[in-house]
Amino acid sequence: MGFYVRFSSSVDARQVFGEMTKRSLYQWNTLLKSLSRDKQWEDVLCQFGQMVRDEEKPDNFTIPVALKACGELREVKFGEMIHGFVKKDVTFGSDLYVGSSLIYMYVKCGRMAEALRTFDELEKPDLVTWSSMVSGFEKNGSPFQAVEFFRRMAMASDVCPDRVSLITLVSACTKLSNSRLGRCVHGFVMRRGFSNDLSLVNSLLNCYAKSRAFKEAVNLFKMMVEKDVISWSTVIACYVQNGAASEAFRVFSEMMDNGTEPNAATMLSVLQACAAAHDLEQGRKTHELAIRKGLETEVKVSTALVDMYMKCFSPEEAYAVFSRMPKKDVVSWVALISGFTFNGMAHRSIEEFSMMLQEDKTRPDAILMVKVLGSCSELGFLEQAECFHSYVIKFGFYSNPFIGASLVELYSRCGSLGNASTVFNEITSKDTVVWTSLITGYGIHGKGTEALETFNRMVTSSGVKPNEVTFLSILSACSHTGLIHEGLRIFELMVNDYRLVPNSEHYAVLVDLLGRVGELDAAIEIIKRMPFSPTPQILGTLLGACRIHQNGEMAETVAKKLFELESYHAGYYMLMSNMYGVKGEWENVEKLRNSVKKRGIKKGVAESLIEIRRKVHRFVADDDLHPNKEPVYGLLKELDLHIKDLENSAYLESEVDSL
DNA sequence: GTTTCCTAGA
Repeated sequence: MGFYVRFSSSVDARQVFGEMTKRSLYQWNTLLKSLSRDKQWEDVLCQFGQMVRDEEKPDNFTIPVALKACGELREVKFGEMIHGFVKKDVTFGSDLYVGSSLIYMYVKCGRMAEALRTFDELEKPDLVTWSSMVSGFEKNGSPFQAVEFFRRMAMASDVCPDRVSLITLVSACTKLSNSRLGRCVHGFVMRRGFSNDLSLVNSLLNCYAKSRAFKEAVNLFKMMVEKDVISWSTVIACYVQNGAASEAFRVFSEMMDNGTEPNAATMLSVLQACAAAHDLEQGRKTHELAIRKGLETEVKVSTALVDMYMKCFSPEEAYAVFSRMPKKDVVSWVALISGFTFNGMAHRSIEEFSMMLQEDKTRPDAILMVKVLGSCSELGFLEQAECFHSYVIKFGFYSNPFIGASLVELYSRCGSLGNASTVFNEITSKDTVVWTSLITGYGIHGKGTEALETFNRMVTSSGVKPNEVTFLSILSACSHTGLIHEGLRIFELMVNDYRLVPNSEHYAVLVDLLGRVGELDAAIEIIKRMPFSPTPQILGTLLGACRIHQNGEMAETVAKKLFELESYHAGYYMLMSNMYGVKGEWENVEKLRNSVKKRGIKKGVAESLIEIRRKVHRFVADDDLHPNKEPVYGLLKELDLHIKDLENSAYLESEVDSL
């Protein structure tokens, strides 16, 4: 029977085939090809199964299609069966299409050992099979081996790198965050005349963008004659990651003017820019655009929307988007749960997590667990912490170093340093983060000696190097315990021995350290010698020190500078106001208070949480909640003037249900 | 008639 139909879609194909009684091998292959083109992977495997049951023997056109489906569905068992079938028939042995499809299937299923064995069994690998291996290493978290494999391939005399293998190589350079290597490949690309290949240039652009070669990325983008939506999106993401949200917006509008249609990835980057800038208005506009372009319902876009609204301090809008989502994945839940905690609503995070387990049946992954442990840590709810701890063990997350560090932090925040150090001791491979968590734990509980002891153990006998965060923790532990000399010694150690560059936070702690013991002049000397101008945080710390040591003159100078820099932080106004209050300068207090009111500055809500009989009770301290209350400064004469105490002067209790 | 590649939540 002469039979030939060009199918417009797989639906037509199945209709036609449904009516036929006996199919030829060619017809089977046409059907499978058509289904695979429409990414109907389940159907591909179903029909493949049917084909085998009909005793039609798959050939070297059928096998790659079926293997591709196995890879996409991560059906390694099915894939292995096909591999067994292939092995039995010698005619497949030398077929490179079959070979590369087998490698692809193992790669997709994360089985690099099997992929490598399959590759080694090939008589004469070609460019595609070599590239599949390079790609496999790159995709499965071994970018170094990917580069190594590429090198082996380039040395084999019979294959010559093409555009696809170069794109894969550049991806590996990106994962290694190695722009120098990227630059070498870039040179090779130019010499080989590939410089007009858009995908290849895009991958180079992305490599520069992701490996801290900001200038190179921007230059390359400017030089590009042809740009597509990927080029634009990559460069927008690059600006966002380098903290230049406004530039990102600028490039985005340029892209729109240019007539390039944004896609889901573009929206992700723009929404990230809105989130980074906490720009709710821009975020809402972008949301509207996403709806107009029909991109709102894509899981990643709606997840980015949830994240954006959360970071723009609008948890209600975030939740509205979340509840409308037709499909949710773990990442969406991460955005929701971490978002609530970000907005000071950690109890909602825990509620949503339990909701997820009960109703959504989404399996948590390690990242989500880190977030949940973080939420619990905000609540300081020990009972709940112990529950999550057993959950972590039960679901096999215990070996993850991020989880280990989070548990250590969680127990210390709950005040259970014993449990924290037990967890710490049980972690087999302790990395910098894990060590730092324990040091931080001791630090926040004022156990400076233990923090120091742990720090010393880390630097002398662990083989793990402290990083900037570790130093920040140990410095602040010293500061809180008044270990001045030790703190200064550690600061020197950081700069001289470890060659780490202190940032503004390190300097703030150093200023705090000196300020606490009244070494105000030394603190000012440090500030003067810093390689950058003082941040509001540093000045705020100095102002706090001035208040403790009642140095009004210096306080006024500092405060003036501070208010120029950051006029929206109520805390500093309170500090200054308290200083005036102490000296009875009520006129100045009044003046300051009025300027606060005029600028619409609101003091943040202070909260305390305590655990009583397995329930967490929430205390919100906020005098703004009582409009008829007398002005706070009226009370100052009688009250002790600690700002902390002031913030805790009015309580409003609300109960947080334990889970 | 088939196989490998460029943007994306710690």
